Amino acid sequence: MQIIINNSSMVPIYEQIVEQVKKGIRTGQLKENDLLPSVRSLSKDLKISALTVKKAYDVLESDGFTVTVHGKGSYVAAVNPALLLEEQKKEVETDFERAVQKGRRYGLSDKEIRSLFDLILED
Amino acid sequence: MQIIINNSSMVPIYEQIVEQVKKGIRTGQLKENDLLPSVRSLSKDLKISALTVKKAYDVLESDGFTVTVHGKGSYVAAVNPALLLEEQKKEVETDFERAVQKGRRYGLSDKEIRSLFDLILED
Amino acid sequence: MQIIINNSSMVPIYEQIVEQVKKGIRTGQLKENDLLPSVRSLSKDLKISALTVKKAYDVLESDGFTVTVHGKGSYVAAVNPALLLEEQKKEVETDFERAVQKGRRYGLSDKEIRSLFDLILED
Amino acid sequence: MQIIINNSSMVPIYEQIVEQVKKGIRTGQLKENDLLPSVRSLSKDLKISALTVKKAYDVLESDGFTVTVHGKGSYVAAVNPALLLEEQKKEVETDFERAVQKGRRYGLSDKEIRSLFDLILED
DNA sequence: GTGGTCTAGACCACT
DNA sequence: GTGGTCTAGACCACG
Repeated sequence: MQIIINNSSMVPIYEQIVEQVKKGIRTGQLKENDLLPSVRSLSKDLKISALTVKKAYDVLESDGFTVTVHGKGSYVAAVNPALLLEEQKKEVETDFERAVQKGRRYGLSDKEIRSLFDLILED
Repeated sequence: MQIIINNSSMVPIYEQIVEQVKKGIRTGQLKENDLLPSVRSLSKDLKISALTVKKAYDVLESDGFTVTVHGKGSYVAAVNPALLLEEQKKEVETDFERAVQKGRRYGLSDKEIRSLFDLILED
Repeated sequence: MQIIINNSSMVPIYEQIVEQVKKGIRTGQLKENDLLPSVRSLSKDLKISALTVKKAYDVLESDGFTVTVHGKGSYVAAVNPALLLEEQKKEVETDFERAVQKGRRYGLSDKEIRSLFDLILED
Repeated sequence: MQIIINNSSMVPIYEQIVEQVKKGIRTGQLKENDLLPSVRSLSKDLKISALTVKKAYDVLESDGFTVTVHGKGSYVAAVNPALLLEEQKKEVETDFERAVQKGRRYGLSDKEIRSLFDLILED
């Protein structure tokens, strides 16, 4: 599994890692009990600090996507598909919420906002 | 023109000010050569730091919406409201596009995506 | 509120901070909306790295005990007493679990383990 | 004497080995001058690293439970099993004491504390 | 080899 | 001033 970092992105590096690992799990590229690259090796590959990778792995673990074993590494956890789907939906919802709020702050009516959305969805 | 700040919003305060001034310009509440409230008075009204207001005014000026005259204040610059509206709509559209694409990457159907959007808009 | 660090303890410094802030919240020393010391000032007081304090504050926030506002600081969140009680009970339970497991590993019968516990509780 | 390792336990593997050997000595399964399995053979049996077994044997020796003879192996040292039992009970007792004290600091009644303990023991 | 913690300092965004 | 992220390197515990 290949992880690609965009240093000039506004998205923190550790979050980019988190997102890509999650995506790998979702898409089946990463399967239960797969071993993630070690903190050190990934940090070396990506030419970033080991702490940054560590933080990403910490987030993944606290989100329940991996299980870390001291002295061994981080393993992909048993994925709960329902949980995963809910998380995905919530993510998209949050993005919509922000866009809608921005539209409202710009003084657009709900009707106008909906028509913008329709335009996009029908593309 | 009344500016309202939401402290618990995820949107930075200075951006909330910028957006509301832009909205005022677009809706005609603020007209060319109108004088914005002084940094000091606005910061006092909103009970926020003067530096925060200053930052908002700096952004407005660098975006070409105002002209600041040293010792006098910030004046609304000449703008085309229709053009501004299109620009802002385009911005919201782009946000929707990103959200929709993310949803599709997650394997959600257009129907599901629309229902997520509906959920948000009806909030 | 005074925080005391034991550098030679096996307990990580950041966890010591977390535990003491939680305790402060439980005991009422820290109340809703109280502002915690800034990351920098506390790190200076305790003569430890700012990152260590930051990590403690991150844990507190992800556990729902504080709300952090960028550029302002970390505030004590509205405490859910039921949640807090459950957390406390779970903590004690975990300690019991470890002790019971150790006793079993030592070959003690449940009866013997219970008698050890009774001895302590009746003290 | 059979040693069983639980890989998913929170207790380090080397400590599990130490505890089980101690238990064997206390219960009489292992007697003075008995030869422990070699580091290599035990690591092979348990499918763990030889370094891990080595560490366990080091701990046992430094705790005075075994004597290692270079080129020969680790032998069980002279110990008083009754004394050992008391020592181990005292250890578990201390753990209980800490847990009970923590529960009381949290404002739990003795009845509540006992019910938490019962919950665990009956698991 | 692995992860877990910590340091001392940097740069950025927000107030 | 505040928090948010990141670095480069250290030491420890576990395997």
